[in-house]
Amino acid sequence: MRDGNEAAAGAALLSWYDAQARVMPWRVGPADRAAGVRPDPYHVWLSEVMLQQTTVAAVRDYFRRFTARWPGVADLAAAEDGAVMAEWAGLGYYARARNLLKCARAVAAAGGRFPETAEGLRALPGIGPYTAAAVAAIAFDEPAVVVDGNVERVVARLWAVETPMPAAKPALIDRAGRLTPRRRPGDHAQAMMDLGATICTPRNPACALCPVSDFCAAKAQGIAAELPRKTPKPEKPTRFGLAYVAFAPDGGVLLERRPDKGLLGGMLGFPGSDWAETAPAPCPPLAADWTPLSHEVRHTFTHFHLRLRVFVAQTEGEGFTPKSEFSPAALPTVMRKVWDLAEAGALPRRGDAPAPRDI
DNA sequence: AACTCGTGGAC
DNA sequence: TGTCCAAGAGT
Repeated sequence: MRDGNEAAAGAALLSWYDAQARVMPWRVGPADRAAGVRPDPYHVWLSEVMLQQTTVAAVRDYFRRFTARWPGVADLAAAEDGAVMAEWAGLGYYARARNLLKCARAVAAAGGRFPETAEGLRALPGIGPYTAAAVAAIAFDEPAVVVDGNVERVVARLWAVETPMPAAKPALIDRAGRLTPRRRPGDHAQAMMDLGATICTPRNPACALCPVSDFCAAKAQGIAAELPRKTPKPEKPTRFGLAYVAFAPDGGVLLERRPDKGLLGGMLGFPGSDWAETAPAPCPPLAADWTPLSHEVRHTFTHFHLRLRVFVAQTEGEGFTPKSEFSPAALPTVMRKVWDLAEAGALPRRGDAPAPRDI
């Protein structure tokens, strides 16, 4: 990209965007947009929070379920914590769900309308620089500079920024700002992100299909696929833990709500040991005849691998969750894997078929 | 300023 | 298989 070409590149990008038909349930279609229909700020905010570090494909059904169950921010604000956490189960990064509720309640308490500027939005729980800018641009037409991972990559290539991440961030924000138009900033932001998601991809970018390839310095130098450069990540350690699944005669299950802070905070799970890099000591939640299962649960989090030994027992006790109130879908994925294994292991089985990989 | 925090898909 | 990666925020 050369100085002075920003407007031309931006126009090419927008016309490409207008020709796309990427259907997402939170977007206002081209016809409605042309008729002056604005996106619902609640929908924009909800989708942007769900999309933090999460793919469009993963978000789509969650967004539909949330909006069907809680059509407006006031409905969400009035929801019970457990209901929201259960609806979020499986989507990951559960602090987002806790902050989503805090934010909804703050907005509802302030009259039910979202702040209409990036600065105002930024003060709400769970809304950082990216989300504040995205909501302000898409819902309120503010020419805010929207910078996510896609934009960083697109901009790093357009200007052939070779500084490794994250040191390059300030320079990339500066470039993204030069490219942000005063008209249709929301569409511009979405166009940049769509371009990054579909054409200017991390590996094998489809430069032949790119609407701004003529402006791209990295393409001209033949280094598009190498940018943005980043420093190598440290290897993930493996941690070990124990999980105990107790079944009551009536089908009840022993579950616990995890503390609000930390890993899987606020979510349901099975009692068990801490997860450490050394072998955990047995710590059954109650006295019973615990049977160890032959397979273990494997799961990988952002920064460590986990291997869980699972124990099952048929027993009785206090505090079991009744069968009618338990849904495996309300569990975070690692706990759902424990459940799947325990449920199969608690049944008599022929032979000993190996469990699927990573379970 | 690093570190923590999930998950599923693409290669 | 494992690694990388995604529309980041909070601490």
